[in-house]
Amino acid sequence: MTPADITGTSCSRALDSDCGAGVGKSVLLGMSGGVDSSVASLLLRRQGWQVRGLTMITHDGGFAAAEDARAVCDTLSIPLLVVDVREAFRRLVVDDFISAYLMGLTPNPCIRCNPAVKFSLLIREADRLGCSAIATGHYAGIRRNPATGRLALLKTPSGRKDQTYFLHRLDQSQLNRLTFPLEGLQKPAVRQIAAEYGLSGQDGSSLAVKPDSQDICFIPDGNYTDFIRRELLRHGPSDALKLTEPGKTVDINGKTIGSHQGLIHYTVGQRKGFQVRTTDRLFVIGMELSSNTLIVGPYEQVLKKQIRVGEIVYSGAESFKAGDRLLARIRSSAREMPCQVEPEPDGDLAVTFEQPVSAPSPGQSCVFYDRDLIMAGGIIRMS
RNA sequence: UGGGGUGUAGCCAAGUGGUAAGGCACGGGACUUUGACUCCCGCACUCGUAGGUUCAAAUCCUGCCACCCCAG
Repeated sequence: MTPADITGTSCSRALDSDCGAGVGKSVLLGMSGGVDSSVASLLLRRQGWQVRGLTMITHDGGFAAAEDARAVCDTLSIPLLVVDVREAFRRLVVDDFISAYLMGLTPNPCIRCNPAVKFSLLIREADRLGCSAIATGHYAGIRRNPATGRLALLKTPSGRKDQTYFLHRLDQSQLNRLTFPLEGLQKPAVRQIAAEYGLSGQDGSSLAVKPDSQDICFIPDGNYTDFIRRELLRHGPSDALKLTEPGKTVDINGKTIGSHQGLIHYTVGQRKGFQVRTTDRLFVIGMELSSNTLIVGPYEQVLKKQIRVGEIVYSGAESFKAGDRLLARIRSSAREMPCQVEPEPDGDLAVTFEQPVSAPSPGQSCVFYDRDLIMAGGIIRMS
């Protein structure tokens, strides 16, 4: 679809015509106030859907974005529902985020939020409002895996913006109601649509040039370590505070070669932020919580051929059997790498990569693809 | 005030006569709905200091200063 399809003289007719996938049906669209979900609302209407918007307030700083969503909905005459989910978000996402760091993990709060808060709220409200479908402005698609009949997220072709990694924990019932209007589009095209349609935020500024969201939404200044420390102090003294305080940095042989600022500042594979007496470029290869020690080493020591992945959510696959060959992505921006999986008795997966991968970080997600479909995904365990 | 050692960027540090490596930190940018990684660009007209030797000195010589160690 080109922008011309929804703008110009044919636009108004197309927007409210009764042809398209959504004719006679209503959809509840998650709207963040950003350009993606705003353009998604346009596209849904063009498909004939009766669109309702839902904006969720996840944290104290979330009200401004809601105003932008309101502005868009006013422009397009879309009814908008704003729901305050701060309590649930704190319980299901923020608390998990903090406790993960206190276990030496590197959590990905967006991945926890999607199934537990964002999409479960969309489903709940869609049911309440009588909407048959839900939608968001993510860059992703959904397909049924012919081999199993199960629904799976469809990855965007490589080189484009693909957000399936963040959505991999959605379950079948969530995928079953979901549609992604932005599937197949690229970001520049979406911005162009916003520009041509003149979408603007609450203050009148163009959504077409609104920056992408980034960083952790509930930590606007980006300083997550300060955030964790503040939260810990709020609950009074505790042993956990030790992890926010400086300690020693050692090499793989246990020899002390410097110091660090507090273990919550680090993640496996990180190369900066610790003070060490050396001329080499060193990376975090692990940490020891009990002694507040950071372990670092040269790049080779950060390469791993085997990892263990837990908390598996199966999508396109119903299960795996030993020796299944897949492609796995161990971070949002990484390429998928060929691997073999072997289910463990406890439900975890032992994963062996064909080639060593760089710095799999415990707490981050490992998502398994078969070609372009997500088969399953889970959380990387401590090695 | 006898002996030995060391002084190179905010920190660590290579360099022993030929025109200041590298790592951390720092600043700017790209990438990015997590944390990271990665990639660009910048960062000592100068090597404690004052002289000397040399076509050429961080490198050799001398004085001075500072710090460290060992002795009394």
